[in-house]
Amino acid sequence: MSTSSSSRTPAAPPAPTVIVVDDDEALREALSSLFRSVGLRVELYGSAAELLAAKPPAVPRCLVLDIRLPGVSGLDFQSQIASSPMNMPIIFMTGHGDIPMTVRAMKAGAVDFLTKPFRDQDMLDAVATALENDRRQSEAEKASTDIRALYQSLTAREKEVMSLVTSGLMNKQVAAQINLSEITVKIHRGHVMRKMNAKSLADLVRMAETLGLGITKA
Amino acid sequence: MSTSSSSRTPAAPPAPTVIVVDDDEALREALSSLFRSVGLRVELYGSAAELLAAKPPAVPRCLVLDIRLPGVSGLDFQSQIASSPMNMPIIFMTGHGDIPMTVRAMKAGAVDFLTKPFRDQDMLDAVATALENDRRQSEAEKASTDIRALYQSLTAREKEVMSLVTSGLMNKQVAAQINLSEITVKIHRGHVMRKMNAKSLADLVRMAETLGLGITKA
DNA sequence: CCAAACTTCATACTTTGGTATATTTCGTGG
DNA sequence: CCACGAAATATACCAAAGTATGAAGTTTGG
Repeated sequence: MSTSSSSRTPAAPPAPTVIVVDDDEALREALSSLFRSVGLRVELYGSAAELLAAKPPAVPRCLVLDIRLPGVSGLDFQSQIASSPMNMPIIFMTGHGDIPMTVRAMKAGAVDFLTKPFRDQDMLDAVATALENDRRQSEAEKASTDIRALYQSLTAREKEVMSLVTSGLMNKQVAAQINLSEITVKIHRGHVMRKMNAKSLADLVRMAETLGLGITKA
Repeated sequence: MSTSSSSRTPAAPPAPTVIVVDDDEALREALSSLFRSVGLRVELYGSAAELLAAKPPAVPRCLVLDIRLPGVSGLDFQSQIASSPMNMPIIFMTGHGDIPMTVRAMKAGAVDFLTKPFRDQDMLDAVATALENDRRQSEAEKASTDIRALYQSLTAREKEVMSLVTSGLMNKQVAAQINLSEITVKIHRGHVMRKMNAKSLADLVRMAETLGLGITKA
């Protein structure tokens, strides 16, 4: 067993994980050995279905899979996973792939596309890049999600005022725009600042940017 | 004031251009015909050197080239062009390419990688995507460049004040931070607003974002 | 060396921004 | 029915931002 002596600390070490999906057990074991040799956690699956049944590991993580899988095609699996909470960077391996396949995979965001046999170092480099991408992506996503949650706690009026205020209008201009008195705008504005947990207008403007506010023209 | 009104058209027609580089004249002509048939401008070159000697056309434009070129490799040419003012989206064609080559090209940002023979529609789709990318990219770049120019017109003090103000500090806090009186900060701040042509603080904050201010390490 | 630009600060004043305290209206859900 | 939150508004007041005028020391390029 030899599980680590980690306790339930709030700031747990990230533990980067590589998920390998391949129907060739020998290759799975070889990759597992390779990844573990550089200190990475590894999960092995023989098919896409097995992976989907499991629960996704914590970030950072990435997927290493063969284009040719039992059941689903690797490319179909890629688009399938991209629009799921399992979404993570993918590195493809192939024994007999072709160029159109490669192009499609790369266009869909694959980190790399390695032809067997590949050099260990190439795989490790690809995995390092993938894990770093996943870390960044997940970080940005979390920040965005948090802000979006705060934003949803605003009332319709407050959202409206936030949009106009962060677009650079003065309180009196906002008031004129939506036919309110200036004092009412001030109150809504105050509520927005508190609810959004913004410490300054600059803060609020940045949040509005993240939310994509102001670009709501139709 | 001798010229009439027709000569001063601020919104000139974009005229999308496709630049084809291939040593096979027959293919060049075929592509030229294809692109012109859908209303695109076309420039033809037999080698990378010829293209580099010419002056880049106005946006939107894109490059269609064979991986195997006389002289330079298509991939080398790609990285060469990426770090030049000629930078534009690239679509590769290949008669006998391999997967590692494809991966390298796509990683370096190629829009597509077509194997000969390809369908006309595939090429046209790729070109349409490339032109749209170029338009967006060039638009974003121009906005960024303009703001950067304004920013460079600021004095050292003004840049400093802008950074602190857009990070959300009040004038008095900025003053304390850099050991000035509040009134002096107000003056610098006013100069910043005028020089940056910002109509509001929200405006200035967005410019600071574009400039990457606030992430000033070391 | 001198003019021009940069930097600093003060005083005085106006405009915005922000908060607090009330009051009124309206609609929803217990 | 009533409590409660949302919305709107007013009055009053204080804090912060912005502008104008004046002035003096420092840098810098021609």
